[in-house]
Amino acid sequence: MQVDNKVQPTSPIENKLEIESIDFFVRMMSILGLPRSVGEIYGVLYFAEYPLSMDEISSRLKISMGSTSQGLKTLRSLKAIRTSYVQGDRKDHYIAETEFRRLFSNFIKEDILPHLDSAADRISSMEKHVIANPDMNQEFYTTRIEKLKRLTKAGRKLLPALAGLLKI
Amino acid sequence: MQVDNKVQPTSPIENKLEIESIDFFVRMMSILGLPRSVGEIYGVLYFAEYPLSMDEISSRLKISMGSTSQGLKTLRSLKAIRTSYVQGDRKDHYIAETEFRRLFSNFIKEDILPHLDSAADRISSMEKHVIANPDMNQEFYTTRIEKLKRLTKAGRKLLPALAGLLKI
DNA sequence: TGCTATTTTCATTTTTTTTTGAAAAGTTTG
DNA sequence: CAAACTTTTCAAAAAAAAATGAAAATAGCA
Repeated sequence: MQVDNKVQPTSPIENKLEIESIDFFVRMMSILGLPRSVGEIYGVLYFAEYPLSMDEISSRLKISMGSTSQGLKTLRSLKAIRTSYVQGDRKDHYIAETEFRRLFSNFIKEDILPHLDSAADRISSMEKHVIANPDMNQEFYTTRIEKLKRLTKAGRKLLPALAGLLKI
Repeated sequence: MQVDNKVQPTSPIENKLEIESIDFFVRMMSILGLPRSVGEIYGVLYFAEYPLSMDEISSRLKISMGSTSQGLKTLRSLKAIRTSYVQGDRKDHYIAETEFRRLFSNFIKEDILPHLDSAADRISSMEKHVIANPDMNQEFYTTRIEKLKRLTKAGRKLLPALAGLLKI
């Protein structure tokens, strides 16, 4: 047996708020380089008073189930949302995680640190080239490489610490 | 009269280093959401032992003058490069600015803070909606809006401070 | 287990971003 | 100041990223 499945109607005022929320998070997520749909979904969930299912989200936003599924996957991997069991409905339902500290911390771990790791590899390869070739202007090149090392080292330390500084 | 205008030939080793530098900065800049060509140009300049002209850059990278001009413009606006006068050549010549601290500080000022400003506007508009409508679940909505305020406030404080923490 | 509801995947389409290239604008110097 | 050189601009093309939609996979229930 199926429970009432219609999209919950929101009042015009709540709807206006929702639109602003979506706009807000679309911008925020775009700073982080995340696609529009991810911001839209989080925006809807952030001001939802009860957990929403995938098709509620997709029909409120008028985006496809495919996009919605992808977007939810991204948000899940960032731990920006979580699922919540809703009695009598077999669909999954989602709630926004509103602790931004954790959200950022996960973003840094997932989307930034891996880049810094591959950067480190690149740098040691540069080093080998320079050391292996005494003809090169050693001072110039080693100084520049040193700077890159310090940059990535600082990034690796600073960025994870950043989330901790967010008193939110 | 024109001085020798040929592209300075780089040794195969220097070339290998240049390729790695380009790769490195293309990745770095892409974290910051900057286009490929911007990373490439900075990558070439970072390990250049003397100032390079626009067409040296464009021919080393095999990208169009248009792209090169655009990329240099972006890098200039971030103060990631500066021009340097070269005797007997009327072209502009560019040098990489290697103080990453300043580079970041400019990036934050230019590309991040403006977003936070528009975010602040959006938030006050949300607030007005909620206050003007006593029917809404005031506690729920004001709590969520409060969080957004704290988030943007923290961002505005923390991000500019971040560059200062970079001991590079 | 088999049936149905729900979610995910992924080839294709659409949209957005970036690059190109040529014309326009701007500079320098003889 | 005009001719040659250099840089910028911007419409069009190309490339990259994101969304769609339908088929496949998965999960829940009788």
